Amino acid sequence: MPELPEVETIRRDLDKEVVGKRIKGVDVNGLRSIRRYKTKKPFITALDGRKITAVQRKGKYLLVRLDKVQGATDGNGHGDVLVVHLGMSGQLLRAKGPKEPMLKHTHVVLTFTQGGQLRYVDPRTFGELFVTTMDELEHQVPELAHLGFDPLEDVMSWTDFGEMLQTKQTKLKALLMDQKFVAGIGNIYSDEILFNAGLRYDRSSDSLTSQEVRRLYRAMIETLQEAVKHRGSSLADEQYKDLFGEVGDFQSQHKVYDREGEACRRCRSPIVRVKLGGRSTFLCEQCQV
DNA sequence: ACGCCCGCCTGTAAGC
DNA sequence: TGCTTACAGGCGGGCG
Repeated sequence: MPELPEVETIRRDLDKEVVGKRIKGVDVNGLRSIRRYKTKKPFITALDGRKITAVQRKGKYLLVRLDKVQGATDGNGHGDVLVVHLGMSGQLLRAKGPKEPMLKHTHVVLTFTQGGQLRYVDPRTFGELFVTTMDELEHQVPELAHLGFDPLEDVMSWTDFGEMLQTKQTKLKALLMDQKFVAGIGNIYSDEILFNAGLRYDRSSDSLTSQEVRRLYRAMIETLQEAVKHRGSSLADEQYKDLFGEVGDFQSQHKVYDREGEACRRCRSPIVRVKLGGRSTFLCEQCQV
């Protein structure tokens, strides 16, 4: 569900809301959301008593940094980062305290010393949480180590981007969604980026002119930046909510995603939906070549 | 190397 | 009013 703009919105909320707070209690319901562990205990002890010092984002991953434990060494289970991936339906929600009604599918609850809570809610349970060290993160957690560049964090020239495109012979949409190539883009934003670049989803990555490379690079940055300004996209089911339970606003700006049959905002011809790999792709056949 | 399919889950909406 | 099917922001693995 959440892609880079949604995860970045939550990151900024967490930055304001939980950084500086100390965890005084950890409740876990079941092992599904912490499936790297055989029991709850190591996960709970890795978090209990720790203070949150910063929240970073790598692609769609949230990295909740924890303060050092006095005298601890790596390997004692005292990791220094809580990694959160929201999967399709994961939400991080702030609660003022334990009295607030617990939503169905609440899997993890962190209670802070000041009394507030951070709750992890995830109906489809594709998301996960685990604690590790920053060192393991870089070298031993493969899905994070192999992440591609972050389009909003990592500076790159569009000519470098063009050279990366040239080394692949993949359809543009598949490549934009490949986390090992570029981190954070999923089904919604790949469609929006490709419309804004005026390119079809099935163009081969090595077929672009230099002008098209530049358009694609600009569209990628600008679309994601704009989506962050609008606090992400919430579709009809409103599964994406920010830390305060508020929906995003960017869906009203979508040019193609979830607009099948509606008029293209640029040329007025109907937006088309095609299936690929079981996933929906939306495009304007006139504006995208 | 690439593209397509499946499975992992639950919830909702559409179709009959 | 059911019941069944399709589909949903992700991702990894397997197969051709």
